[in-house]
Amino acid sequence: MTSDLTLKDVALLAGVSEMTASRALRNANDVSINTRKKVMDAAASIGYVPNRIAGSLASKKVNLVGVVIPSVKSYVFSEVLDGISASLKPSKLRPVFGLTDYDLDTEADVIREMLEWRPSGLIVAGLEHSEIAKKILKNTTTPLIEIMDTDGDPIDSCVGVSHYSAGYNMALAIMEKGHRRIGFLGTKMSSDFRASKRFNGFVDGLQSNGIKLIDQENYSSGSSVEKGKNFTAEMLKRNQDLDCIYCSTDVIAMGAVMHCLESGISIPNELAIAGFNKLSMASGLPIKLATTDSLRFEIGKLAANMILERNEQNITNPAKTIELETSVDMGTSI
Amino acid sequence: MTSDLTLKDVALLAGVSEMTASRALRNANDVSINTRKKVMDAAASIGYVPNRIAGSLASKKVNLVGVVIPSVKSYVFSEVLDGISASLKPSKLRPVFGLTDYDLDTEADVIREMLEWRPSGLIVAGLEHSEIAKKILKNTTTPLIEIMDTDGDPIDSCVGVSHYSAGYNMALAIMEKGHRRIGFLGTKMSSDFRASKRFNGFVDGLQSNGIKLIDQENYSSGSSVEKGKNFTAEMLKRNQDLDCIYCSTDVIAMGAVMHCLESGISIPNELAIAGFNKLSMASGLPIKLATTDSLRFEIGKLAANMILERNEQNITNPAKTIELETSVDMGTSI
DNA sequence: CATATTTCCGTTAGCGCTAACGGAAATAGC
DNA sequence: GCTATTTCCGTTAGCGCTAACGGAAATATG
Repeated sequence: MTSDLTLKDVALLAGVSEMTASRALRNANDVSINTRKKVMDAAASIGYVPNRIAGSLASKKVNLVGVVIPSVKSYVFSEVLDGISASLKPSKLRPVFGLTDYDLDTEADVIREMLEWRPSGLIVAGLEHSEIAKKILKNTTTPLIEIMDTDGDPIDSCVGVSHYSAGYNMALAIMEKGHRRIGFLGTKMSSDFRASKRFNGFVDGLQSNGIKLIDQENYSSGSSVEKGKNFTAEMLKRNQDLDCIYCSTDVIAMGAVMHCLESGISIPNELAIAGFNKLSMASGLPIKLATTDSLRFEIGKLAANMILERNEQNITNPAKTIELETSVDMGTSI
Repeated sequence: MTSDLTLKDVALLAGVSEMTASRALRNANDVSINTRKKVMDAAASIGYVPNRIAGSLASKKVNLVGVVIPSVKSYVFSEVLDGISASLKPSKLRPVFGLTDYDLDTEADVIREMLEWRPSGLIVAGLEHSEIAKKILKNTTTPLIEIMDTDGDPIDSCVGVSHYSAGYNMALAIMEKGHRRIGFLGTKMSSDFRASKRFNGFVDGLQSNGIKLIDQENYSSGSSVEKGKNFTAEMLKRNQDLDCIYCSTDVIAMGAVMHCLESGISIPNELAIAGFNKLSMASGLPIKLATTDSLRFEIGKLAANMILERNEQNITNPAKTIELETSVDMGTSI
């Protein structure tokens, strides 16, 4: 433990009871100004650090909000965290992050561990969970917000966008620009449910105009600019007449753009490129990348606000789903 | 609270004492196989979730490691987190992240809040802290690891690289390649101590050859590719004979590269560019960026391991500083 | 067989804090 | 003046769990 000092030490030094010391330190009522100052000074003089474990147990209040996400390395989730962090900052609640590494079993473990701390709320990325995780989540009375995605059945509340629609609408936008020979480039989608939904929406969108994908590449492991570059080169080699590639993320799309820059392929005349997420990183590119803003910061903010609302109100408010509207940002790359 | 179920409920259902139930659930000794199974089944059947708040208070053990970093949006810290996460995964310890937004007062608050939870260890980015934070940190018996930077006086243990040396060595590398008219581009360094140290090292490195910076731009707020691009353009306009720009991060350097690509400036013949961090993102560029690997993942891993060591051993091991060696990655951009 | 040892489980006593109540002193009300 | 109210502080009793000890039953030892 950090320090052997307890409330008792502070109380003794200040010449008051533990209860009065506790009240003074928490800025609670029923303490005179003089007494409060005495206690504060005593605490400061010995460097007392309150023990929140004990405090939380006694008060049955834990000022933590669990946030369960696949990874922090992805530029996507870090902005969600930022939104959550921004919303919670003025409140007493603090976010605690847990990483699943895109693995549903790990996710179930992380969720269970989080709930063992009896947090004031839980924010979990995605709507897909293991059976065990679902059971735990259904069983808990902790306010739960599933985020990022609205294509599915939320257990409790939900804030996100429809990835299916995002894919569908991008297909429409691409076809409107006259592209017909279209390929798809992304990661293996078994573990990335949202990418998979975008893909399905995209295929259905093309289908609505009677168009089929010419080629498709789903490589394993994480996205990177370099992989996007290399796989674009390969796909173009396979299909010399391809006129558009839809990438499952902007990171990959940036790689596609890089390939074109290197190979002197003109965008979008010779090849159109579209991505997803609207990463700020892509804004430095020579062309403006066509993409869909995934509203990550906004989603984080809203989710955290829902937790705050639930904690302020004593009435148990009903589950609520917020589906944010996305729109295609045309850019200059399609 | 998540659930009203307590150990008592499990114990009653299993027909044993609370203590036996507690032991069974924790896989502790002194429980027969049959009894353990009875307890496990009872717990599972009612969906019991242990209360770690109570457990930690009673056992005086908290399996959390506090990690205090400026931001998760920066590609830098997310990889540190990843390293920490990877090291802790096989252990019982779990990381808890706190964000300071590059503000020392916020940092002090976050550190205090973390210590209130009596974590098994604390990892803090950087060696610069407010007086209040320093006092708190000196006072605590929690194992403390300051990370990223070794140019300064650690309070306890420390893992990082010398940013001064990194800057110094990059200056030498650049000069060796024959560049003489050199500019520096980075963020305002009042809040980014490590960038500031790199800058000082760089200037001193140049000085060792009698060379002075031609130009310097320190813009406010965060780094972005776009800003790197724009400020590079401006700097080149001001100094037509500039032959090299050292950027305080790869993100900015990528922007500089983008400007050259757009404007047809040949790298490194007309303009040499160097960055810092060795971000994987930059690996997709048409040229290989000269940079210094900041060993972020490694630092995270080592710091977490130091916490683990301290928790395993009963002997209080002494403070230890690990300075990792960096080397200039020449790439093809200088 | 008696005794030493091991295995297993329960009882007691907190961990450090706060909710809830109660009561004394100070102030207000008329 | 006395009562009603407010202000302030202390006492009691936990929160839900586990460390530590002790003791009965089962097993080993010779």
